[in-house]
Amino acid sequence: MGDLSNLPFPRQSPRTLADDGDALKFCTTCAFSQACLDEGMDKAALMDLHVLVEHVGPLHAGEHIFREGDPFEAIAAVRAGTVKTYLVDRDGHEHVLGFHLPGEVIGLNAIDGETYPCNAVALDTVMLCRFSFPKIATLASRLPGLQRQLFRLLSRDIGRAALLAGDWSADQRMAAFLIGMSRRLAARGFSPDRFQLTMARTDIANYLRLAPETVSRVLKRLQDDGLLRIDRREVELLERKPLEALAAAVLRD
Amino acid sequence: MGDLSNLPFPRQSPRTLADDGDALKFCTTCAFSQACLDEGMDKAALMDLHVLVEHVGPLHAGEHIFREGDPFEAIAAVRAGTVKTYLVDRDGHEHVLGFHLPGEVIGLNAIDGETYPCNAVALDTVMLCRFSFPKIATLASRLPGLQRQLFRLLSRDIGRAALLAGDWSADQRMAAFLIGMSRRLAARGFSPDRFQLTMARTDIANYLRLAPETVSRVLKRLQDDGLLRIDRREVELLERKPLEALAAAVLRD
DNA sequence: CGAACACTTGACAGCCCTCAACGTGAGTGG
DNA sequence: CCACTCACGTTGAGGGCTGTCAAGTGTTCG
Repeated sequence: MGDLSNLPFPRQSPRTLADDGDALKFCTTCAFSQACLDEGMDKAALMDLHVLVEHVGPLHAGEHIFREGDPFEAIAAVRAGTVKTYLVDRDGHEHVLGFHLPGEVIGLNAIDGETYPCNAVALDTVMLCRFSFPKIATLASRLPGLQRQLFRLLSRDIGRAALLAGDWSADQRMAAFLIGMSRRLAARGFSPDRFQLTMARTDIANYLRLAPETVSRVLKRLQDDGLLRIDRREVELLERKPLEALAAAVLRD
Repeated sequence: MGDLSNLPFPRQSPRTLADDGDALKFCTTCAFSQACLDEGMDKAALMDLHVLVEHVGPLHAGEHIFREGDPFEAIAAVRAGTVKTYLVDRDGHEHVLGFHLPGEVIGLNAIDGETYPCNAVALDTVMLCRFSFPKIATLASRLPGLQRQLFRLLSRDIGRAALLAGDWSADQRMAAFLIGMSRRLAARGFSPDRFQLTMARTDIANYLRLAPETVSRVLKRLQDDGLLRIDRREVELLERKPLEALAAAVLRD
């Protein structure tokens, strides 16, 4: 199985794509440019960010973006595909920290430390925008909008990590996972009611702190109750209301 | 019961202490100055930070520093005492996000948003150093060391929130809590083996996602096994090794 | 076509929560 | 100084949710 552990985030590699040369169309799905535009960042500022980014990919399912202990040099925005971040404890059990969709940023939890504190792996075909952290931090000193955006991204992840930390039931956690995915996909222009899961049941289980068998049982129960339809990894949400109600306590809305 | 919900973080109040006028002795227990010195921040830079800080307190046990929904304006470093941050869900159950000791910073999870996403309350007599966030962010643009420190503090909290999110046993969680407190207190010059808990059993339970009865039972079992001695809120760690072993899986060391 | 893997389904047990009652210490007012 | 009150903490009994173990089914890929 090929991985990039010897070349995590290669500075230059055959996979680093050429710049597309259009600052205005620059990574419209990227977490940075969208927010920077919102912040009123001007065209020149976007150009500064533009010359900083390195497009990496495509990476294929199973390839690692970085591994725990790799020296930290860069954060990255997912441009396409899904990235799973996870830890393996001494007993060999995997703990999934999160699934990262296009527009979301990985590596933020590595800023405090010399090395990445977790692994990141592609679940399907992944494209990334890589930002050298020292460089983007320096740029952030000149661009208040960029600095503010970085602060917000970091702050958001603190809250996100706390959400699933509560002691919710298996049904609540599963509903929160599905509704959360649905909303994030919808925000990126995909159908909120019908989508493909890119991760295995075991990954969902390790993310929700459940046994894989429990994931199967909960999904079957939700299907038998007519709330959703699931076939392999294809999900259709049939009754949003009760699912939202289950998820509401977890997602706090 | 007096609280500051109408005046969360008062800009000027009778409780705001006068500046002590000594930049070199400025808040030696504070998370900022220590790290800033480490970063090689010079005396002039420290002075800039110095004029920005507002000393707030003392606050007494039960008084709130901010409440969920209060407009976000400032972060704060704990200078003395213990602060509990928590949420209350729709069923009235309290979820404790963390206990914050001197030198630790609260309010970082509010940066992404217009309001504080949680409550913060003093567990004993608390002194704070308050920093207007817009002002410290502006200053961070001029002081790379300060910007770096803010990034690190935010990043650290992401990792911290993920630690207790795992599906650990009650014993492991309790050991991790006690060892964690011990280490943090030791880093501040207190005894690592004998200390006072400033929070109620219920608070510990809501932090560890356990029932208060379970907290009692686990503590009693650990005491019966001779690993520690606990009398009311005074703890003495008798056998560190097995406690560290229990906590190791959670704390990842 | 066969093997490996992902997923499902069932039986059972264990951990921890819930409910209830009791004990204890601090603060208060007489 | 004492009785009272109340919040906090402890202890016990019982049950439910979910993990563990096991076996079976389906799918993908070499």
